[in-house]
Amino acid sequence: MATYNLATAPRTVIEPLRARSADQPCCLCDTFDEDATTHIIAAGRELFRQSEPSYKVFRVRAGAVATYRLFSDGRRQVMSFYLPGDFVGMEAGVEYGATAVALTQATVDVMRRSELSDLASSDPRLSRALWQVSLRAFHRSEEHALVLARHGAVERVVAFLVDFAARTRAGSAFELPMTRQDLADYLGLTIHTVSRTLSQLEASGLIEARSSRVVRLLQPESLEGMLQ
Amino acid sequence: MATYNLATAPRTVIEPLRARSADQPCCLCDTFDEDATTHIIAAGRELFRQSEPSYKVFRVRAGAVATYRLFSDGRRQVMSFYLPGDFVGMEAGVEYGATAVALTQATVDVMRRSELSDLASSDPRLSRALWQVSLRAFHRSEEHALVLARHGAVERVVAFLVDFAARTRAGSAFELPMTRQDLADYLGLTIHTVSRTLSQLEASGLIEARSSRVVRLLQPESLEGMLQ
DNA sequence: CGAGTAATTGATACTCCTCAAAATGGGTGG
DNA sequence: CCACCCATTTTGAGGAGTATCAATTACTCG
Repeated sequence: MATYNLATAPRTVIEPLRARSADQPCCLCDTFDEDATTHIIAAGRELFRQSEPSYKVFRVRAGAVATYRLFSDGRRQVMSFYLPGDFVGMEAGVEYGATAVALTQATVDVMRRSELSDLASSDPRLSRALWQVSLRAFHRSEEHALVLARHGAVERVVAFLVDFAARTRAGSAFELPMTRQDLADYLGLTIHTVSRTLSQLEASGLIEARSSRVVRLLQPESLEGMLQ
Repeated sequence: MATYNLATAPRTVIEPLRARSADQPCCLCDTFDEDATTHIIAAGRELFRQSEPSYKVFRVRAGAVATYRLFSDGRRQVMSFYLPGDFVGMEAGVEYGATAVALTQATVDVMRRSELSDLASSDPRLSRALWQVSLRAFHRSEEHALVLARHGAVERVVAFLVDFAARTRAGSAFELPMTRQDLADYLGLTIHTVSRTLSQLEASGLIEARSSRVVRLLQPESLEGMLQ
């Protein structure tokens, strides 16, 4: 436990997990609801590190988590963002393939991988649910690859905004849990280009940025039209 | 069957599937060995198209297959290359997420998805094997995303060459089954940049290009050093 | 051997990264 | 409550690298 840098926060009131749970396989959600232990993790703390043995699996209940890998030249590639309802560390092999860090203070449910594995071996529905989570991770990764394959900073940023808006479902306006640097490392750009692109989108009247973390899509249909 | 453009080639002698089968879950291989029907597909023919219902799953026995998606502006993104021993179409939902095309004449084993699903429902080992195939697809997709995230044409091309050499295991020299255009669409570059980069790598003494399709890695350790 | 495709190579323009600096915002201490 | 500091974000100018346009060369197949 100590090796995972889980903040030993007091067990305050845990927010119920409403958002996005309908997306996930229900019997896996039930398993987490019953058997997982809940932790509160401070912003910036790591859930696990790349190449560590993957003993634990997580579900985000509140806040946001990101996974990333480091290159030898110091560059960082953010692989995925996780929002409430998402499972983290589920598609790892014997070792985690990336490092997971809390972008904001986050509430997560934790289970031992072996426990989940044991339950799945006697429950075909749970086994199937684990498969579906992997399939979902695959599709996310393919979409990410499609974003990274796009030429042009505007297309990449817009692709992210549209995807993120769809995930949060908080109307057209939403709050970004990540810094510009996180965004840049996710999109394969620099923070300068991300910042410039967002300013450019605002000047074009396509988005509104109330603050650097709060974005509103003013013309969602135009934005989506720029993509597929 | 007709809708899949499977070439109605005569059932000539089918090459045994030696290469890379050790990588794959054995009980899934056994299932294909027993229950699949074998087809020979001409180069350029499609196995399936994006958004079609995913009735069939494939295993490549000989030749090479690529999957791709099209953007509205006509650009094409190659999602993955498949070599002998690889399964194609396995991670699809109710519809295929991409179009699959034979890059060369290919020999493929075909099964109905429903048949595989039925067998898996009564065989936990097979069910687990399907999961492992999805996990493998996920890891492939993540590696692809990492390649696309790399700045610099040289890094992308080298990353592809190193990865492909590891997959073929044909010593340091191997034949590329895809065109420069396929490669460019996989790497998010133009054919001009890919061609220039390969010429540049050859001029640097890092690779040898006996023909445009045959590549030999002269300094594999240097090439790998350029990446991670 | 000839036609059509694929691949290579050159010149130019444009985009994004790099280096640099200013501005904004949040938090702490006086 | 205000002033200060630090981190984050924004903006600017210049340069490196790739896309684009164009043309030539190499290759494959009939």
